[in-house]
Amino acid sequence: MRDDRADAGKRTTIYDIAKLAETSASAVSSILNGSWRKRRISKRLADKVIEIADREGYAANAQASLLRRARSNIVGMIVPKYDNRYFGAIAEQFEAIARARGLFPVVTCTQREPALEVEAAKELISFQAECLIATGATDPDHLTSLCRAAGVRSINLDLPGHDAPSVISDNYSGARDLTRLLFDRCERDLGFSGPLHFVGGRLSDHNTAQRLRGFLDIHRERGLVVPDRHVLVPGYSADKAEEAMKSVLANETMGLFVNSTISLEGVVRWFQNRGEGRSLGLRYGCFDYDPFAALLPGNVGMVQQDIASMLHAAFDLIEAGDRPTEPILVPCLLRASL
Amino acid sequence: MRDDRADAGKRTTIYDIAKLAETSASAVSSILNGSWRKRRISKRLADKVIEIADREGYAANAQASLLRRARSNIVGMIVPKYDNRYFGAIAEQFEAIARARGLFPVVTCTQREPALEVEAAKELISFQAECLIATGATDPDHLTSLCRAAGVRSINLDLPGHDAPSVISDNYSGARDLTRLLFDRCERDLGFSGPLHFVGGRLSDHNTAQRLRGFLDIHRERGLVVPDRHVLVPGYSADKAEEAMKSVLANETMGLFVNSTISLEGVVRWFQNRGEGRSLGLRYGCFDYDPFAALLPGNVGMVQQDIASMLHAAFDLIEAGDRPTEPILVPCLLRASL
DNA sequence: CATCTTTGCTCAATCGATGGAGCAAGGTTG
DNA sequence: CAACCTTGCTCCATCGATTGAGCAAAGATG
Repeated sequence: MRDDRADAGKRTTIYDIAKLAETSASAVSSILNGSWRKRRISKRLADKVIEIADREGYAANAQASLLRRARSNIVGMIVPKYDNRYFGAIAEQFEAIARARGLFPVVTCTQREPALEVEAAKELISFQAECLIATGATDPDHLTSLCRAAGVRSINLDLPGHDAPSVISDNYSGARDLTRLLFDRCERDLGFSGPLHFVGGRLSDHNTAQRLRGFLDIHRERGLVVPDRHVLVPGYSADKAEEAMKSVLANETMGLFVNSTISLEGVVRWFQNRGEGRSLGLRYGCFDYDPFAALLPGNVGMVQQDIASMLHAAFDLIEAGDRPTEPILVPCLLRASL
Repeated sequence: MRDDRADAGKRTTIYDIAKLAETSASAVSSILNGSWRKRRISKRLADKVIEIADREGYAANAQASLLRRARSNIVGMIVPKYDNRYFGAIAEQFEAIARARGLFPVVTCTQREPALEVEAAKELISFQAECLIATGATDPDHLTSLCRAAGVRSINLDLPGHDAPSVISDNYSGARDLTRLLFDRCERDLGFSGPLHFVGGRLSDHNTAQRLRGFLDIHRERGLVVPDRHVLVPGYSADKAEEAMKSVLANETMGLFVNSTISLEGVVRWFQNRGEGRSLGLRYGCFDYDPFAALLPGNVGMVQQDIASMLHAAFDLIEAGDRPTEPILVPCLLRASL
């Protein structure tokens, strides 16, 4: 007879179980959601109902339950991509932390498309998310305003917004550290100490701007001027980075500050195609971590963002309520190669 | 006054909008869900209601809507990890394809923990998912039986189950291709043609078994016997692979068939720590693709699974209805290095 | 002008779970 | 044994959107 249900496409409800257990739907409901002690239901009835529910493969209808309840415990997250170690790790840890805090995580990926971002945010609001964490959004303030209109809390992760609390990496300090390391290794390995190159990202992007500022400040401290042609910021994509690198002199000895592993894919393709042997006249570092990229020849080190700390800070903000705060800065870890 | 709502934590409903537009809730509902033409609502009223809904930042309550509707259009996916290019790409493309087919994707990540897998499956069933696609699950048949009890369709991706339709990579052929390439490159670059090593995965895992079978068959075709100590299958994790490699002779010339990029991380750590200079007395290939790993020295090639085809096959299965079928085999692409 | 059709809307039941209010039976107290 | 408490339930309104049924007014038809 369970087959009949399946055929009819109907799922077992508390009413079905109530009938089978010869009791009321409200007793079943309270037994199955754990509130039966408060409601003075006997253990005998509880055991019976649980046994029947198990046997029937009962699964509560979350829609009905959430409709009635005050809180949904749903927290939404918007990420641009998954197929990248950084965002993959963010999504994964977001889910783990949310579950550990008794919340229900829903992550969605928006391909850096503004229209998809907006659509995804609306969907999450429709699903009664209590909070939306956005990372890598193209227009965070738009998402914030959508959330605000619906009374949904919102938080920006690793990108600063004006209207919602933000948690961001300390891009400036991380960039200074990486730039210093690059100078060090170019000197040590190549005897080179001229101005470095900066590749990837776009200037309108806050993170890129801060990283470039750190990069330039270290040059200034060393009395070096960075020529304009050393700053290549055509966007993040691998293809654009590869294309941009073609403007660089073919066999120049140099040091590259690569802004994100996505751009690094393009850069690595470019120098592999230069057909150099093992004698790489080139050192590079990258703001972003990938375990395989870290082992590539010529890589002097990578800046790893502290994802766990950023997420915990974000969840703390959720719990604290959202009085507007200054962006929270989280330090990065520089992982230098040998 | 919208602030009052927000303060009260109440979201705008069709009843609020009906009051503002001086019409009924059912008119508002049909206007906002697009069925107003069928219900002969005038364009004048529709425009007015849409304008008000926009102004009030209305977002339909998906819970209420789904509770009433017959179909949810939700498709769920369970992946073990996101922080890995393979599963990241699966999750990302799953979302894209689902949206393109007018479905609502919900992905969740279960850390290869059986208990979390079961919990996640129950949650997705509660959310009225119409279908669940599981990949990398530790116990796919258990998930299938949960789904069956709830009348939810289920499909196994890249792992074969007994009770639900499966779509899997052609692991055997892919493994044969990769083994052949390894022999070729070991001969060409190292003058080595002895039996290769197989590293990573576990024998109880279907994919590992198929890949090992392909690996062994190519050896057999060449009249080579693979010593037992050449088959290292301690699980997938990087740490276990690294540990297992320590049993291998320190400076042996060899060729490694690495089963997944996760294991490859351990293998690469191992041989980097051997402190070899550029003169790598070692060639390896990997069943799984990662763009940075593909560029590491010593890597002769990677087998890339055809994620898009696998997902399309899975969605076609969903639409076809789930008469039990033979597992669908999807060929892999061998990406050889130079 | 009586009848029928079309237009444009409203009413009310419904989806499944929840929880406050209330009720009957049995036990306790003075 | 009357008044009260405790135990163990049930009843029913409710959450917000959907949709079949139905109704009034305007227009068309003979």
